[in-house]
Amino acid sequence: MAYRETEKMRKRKAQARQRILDCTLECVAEGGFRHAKVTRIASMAGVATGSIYRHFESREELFAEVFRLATQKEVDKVAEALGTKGDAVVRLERSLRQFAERALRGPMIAWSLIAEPVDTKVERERLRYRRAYAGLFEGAIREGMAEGTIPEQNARQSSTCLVGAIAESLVGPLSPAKLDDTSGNDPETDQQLVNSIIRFCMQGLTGTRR
Amino acid sequence: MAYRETEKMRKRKAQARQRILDCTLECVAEGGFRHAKVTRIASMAGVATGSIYRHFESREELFAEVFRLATQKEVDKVAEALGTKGDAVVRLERSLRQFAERALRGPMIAWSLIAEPVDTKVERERLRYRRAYAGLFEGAIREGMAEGTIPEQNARQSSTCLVGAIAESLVGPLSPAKLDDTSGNDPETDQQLVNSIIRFCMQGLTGTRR
DNA sequence: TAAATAAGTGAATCATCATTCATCCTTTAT
DNA sequence: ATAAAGGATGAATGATGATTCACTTATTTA
Repeated sequence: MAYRETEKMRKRKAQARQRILDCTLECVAEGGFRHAKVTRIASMAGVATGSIYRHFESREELFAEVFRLATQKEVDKVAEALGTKGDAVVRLERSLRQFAERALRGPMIAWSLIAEPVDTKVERERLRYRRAYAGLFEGAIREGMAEGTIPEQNARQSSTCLVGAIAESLVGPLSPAKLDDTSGNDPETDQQLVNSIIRFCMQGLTGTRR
Repeated sequence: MAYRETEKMRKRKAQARQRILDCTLECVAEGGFRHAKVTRIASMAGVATGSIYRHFESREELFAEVFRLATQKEVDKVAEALGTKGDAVVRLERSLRQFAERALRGPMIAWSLIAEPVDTKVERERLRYRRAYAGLFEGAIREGMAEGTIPEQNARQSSTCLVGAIAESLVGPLSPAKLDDTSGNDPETDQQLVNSIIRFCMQGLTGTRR
C-alpha cells in the first residue's frame, strides 16, 4: 500500500545533506560563521530553507557538524605528520609546521576554527578540537621523554602551551582585518613566521637552542 | 534666563556613567558579555534603559569601554611586575606569574577578557589588549637580549607566543563549564599549573632548563 | 492507478533585544 | 515664579534571521 524509505531515497537525502555541509563550509570559508546565513546556505545548496531543518536540528547544530568535519581534516594531517619517521623532536617539528602552514594557506577557515567568536555549541567543538591537537602533541612529547630526546616535563601542560603559542601567533596574521587588505600574503614572510614560532616551541619543549 | 550645564550636573552625570560602567563589569563578571543585557544593566545602575544611551553610543561601545578599563588594570599589573628589580629573566617570570595568578583569581572576568566570543568592537579591543601584553613582554625580551640574559631572537614573535601559551593554558581551567562545577579551585593545583606554564615559557625564551 | 506516506517548500511567524523618541521631570537663570 | 534648556524615562519600535508548518510534490506499494 504504502511508502517505505528505499535505498534510492536514502542516498538522495544523504547527498542533499552533504551538499548542505559543503555549502556551509564554503560560506564559512568566505566570511566566517557569523556571515553564514541559513537562507544563503539553502539557496547555494539548491534546497528550501526549511529543508535544512530536515537534516539538522538547528543552525548551531549544522555549524557544529561543519566545524567537526573541517577540524577532523586538520587534526588528521597533524596526526599524519606525527606518524612519520624520526625521533619525537623532528616529528613534532614537522607537525607544528603542518599545522601552521595549512592555517596560513586557508586563512579564513583557519581563523574561523581558531579564533572567530562563535556560539556555544561550536565553541564546545572548538575546545574539543584544541584538546585533540593537544592530545596528539602530548603523546609525542611522552615518546620524546621515553626515548630521551625531550626532558622530563608535564606533557599535558606543554602540549597546551604549544597549541596556544601557535594559535596566538596565527591570530594576528589571520584576522579578517588583515585578510582583506590587498597586500597579499608574502610566502616568504609566512615562512619566517612559521620558523620563529617553531623555534620558540621547540625550545620551550627541549630547553635547547639550535 | 536659561539652563546651562553646571558643575553639579556634570558630576552627577559622571557618577551615573561610572555606575553604569561598574554594573556592566559586575554583570560581565557574573555571566560574561553575552549575558549582560542592557535592560539588566540599567536596572542595576538605577537608571532607565534609554539613559544608557545618553552615556554610550551603543551597547557595543559600552562593552568596549568596560573591556578597556578591565584590561588596563591587568596590563598595569603586568607592567608593574616588569618594572621591579632584577634582570629581564626574573622580571619576565614575575610578570607571567602575575598575569596567570590574577586570571585564576577572577576566572569569569578573565575568561571574558581572554576567550569569550564577543562582538567586533570588543574583539578589536581584545586584539589591542593582547598586543599590549605582547608589547610589554617584547620590551623586556629586548632588554634581556641587550643584557645578555636572553639569546637573540624575534622578540615580537616570542612575546606573542608567551601570550598564547598562557592564554591557552588558562582557557581550559577558566572555561565556564569548569567554572560552575562545584569542585572549587584548589589553590595548590593552580600553583602547579602556573609553575609549569612558566617553565615552558621561560625555556622557550631562554632555551635553558633550570 | 490509487492510497499511503514521506520529503520538500518558502512565506509567515517568532523570539530576542538593542535602540528610539514623545513625553515628563529637573535644573538653571532671571 | 517662570521660562528656557537639558536630562531622564520606558513603552513601543525595529531589525535581524532563525525556525516553523500548512501545503505541495514525490515516491512507494498494492
